[in-house]
Amino acid sequence: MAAPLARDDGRSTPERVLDVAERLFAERGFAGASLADICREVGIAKSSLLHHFPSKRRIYAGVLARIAGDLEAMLAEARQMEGEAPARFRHMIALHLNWTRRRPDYNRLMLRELIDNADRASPVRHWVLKPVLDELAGLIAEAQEQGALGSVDPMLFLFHTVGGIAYVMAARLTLAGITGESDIDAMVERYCDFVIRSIDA
Amino acid sequence: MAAPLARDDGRSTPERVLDVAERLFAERGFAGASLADICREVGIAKSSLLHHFPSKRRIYAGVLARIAGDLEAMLAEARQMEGEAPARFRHMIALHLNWTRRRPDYNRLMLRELIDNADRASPVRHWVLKPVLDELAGLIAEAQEQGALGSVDPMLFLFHTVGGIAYVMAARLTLAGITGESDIDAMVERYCDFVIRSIDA
DNA sequence: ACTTTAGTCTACCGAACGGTCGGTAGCCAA
DNA sequence: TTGGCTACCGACCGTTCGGTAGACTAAAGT
Repeated sequence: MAAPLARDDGRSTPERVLDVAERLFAERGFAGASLADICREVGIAKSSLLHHFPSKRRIYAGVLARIAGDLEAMLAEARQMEGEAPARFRHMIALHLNWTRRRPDYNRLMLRELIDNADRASPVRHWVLKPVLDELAGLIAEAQEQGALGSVDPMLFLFHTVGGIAYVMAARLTLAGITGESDIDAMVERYCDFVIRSIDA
Repeated sequence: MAAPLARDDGRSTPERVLDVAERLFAERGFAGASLADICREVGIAKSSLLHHFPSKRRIYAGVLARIAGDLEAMLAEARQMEGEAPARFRHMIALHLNWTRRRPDYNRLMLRELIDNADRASPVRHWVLKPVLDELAGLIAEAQEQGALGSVDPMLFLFHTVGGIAYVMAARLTLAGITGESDIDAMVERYCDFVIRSIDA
């Protein structure tokens, strides 16, 4: 059992740890998810867990790093776009919408990160997300010069839009419960259309 | 020491407990804030704390109840409005903006509540907030009949707007750090103007 | 055949967790 | 003055927390 340490399902133990940790951290937050919980679900002993990751914080960091990688991949895809600023921004938001749809745990985790680090400067937010945010804000500023998107600070507009998306996606089950909607996917689809359309205007 | 049990600062011990607990729960979440933390800041023994509140969950419930009361007061004020639906909705959002500005901890706590209860039905959200949400959604539907606010499900529009506000307000320090803005209040002011204006259109 | 190495285990650690217990000081009405 | 009540306390409870020590297993390298 040397390098890739394959398991029954083909995923290595560290990968399976990150899978479980990601879900539990998203559901309960950092303090609310314990190492014992993670071990139980992965099916290994606590010392085995700490053989792969030296501490709980490092597990959490591993989860965030994986999300950052995923985000980076999405951004790389987005960079290949062409066209005017408004259309490119709209495309970026569409990609982001699909990202949060595909990865609801990522969305929840990022929302938690924001709240937990609301007052101290978060390193992860700062160094991983900042280039993405600056790029998007630049796109907004460009679109605003062409008379679109109103006249707020681009970063405020960006946070308001992305925040609305994160909130709705996180609350989609609650939302469905309130409105009595049974087809959640259809509801989300309608919401995505609305967001894209509202950027058009 | 019979009824109101006044202390040096004029606030009763249970009130001071709720003050501290509110801040700590907002900052660190339910699992992240311990009874010992609360005791230390209030300046009483743990057994004294549990004399006033039978359990940690009850302290949390007390905090939520106080927020619900505050929200209810805001709503009562809002009900006295007159005029057309769009203007009344705009006024409601303006009140909400000021509420989150005045009570940043409330905003953070409600955001946490949303994430923590994203998959199970939250009693508090359901029974305290639902009438408010329905009322606001009704206002949006009325405004939409007059051709305003686009054509999404009112509840989706509401969540998107309120979510954007919650997100920006929670992230306002991070935002200021990213943009290099030093006058946070001015930035928030500009943001509020933008939100109100975007409802006008 | 022998050593190394990665992965896993059981057993254990001190600290912190939420919560209970028995008791005390001060007040107020009977 | 005494009995009941409220606010408060230190000591303590069992459990869980994140983390460590050391032994065992099996495969890979030589």
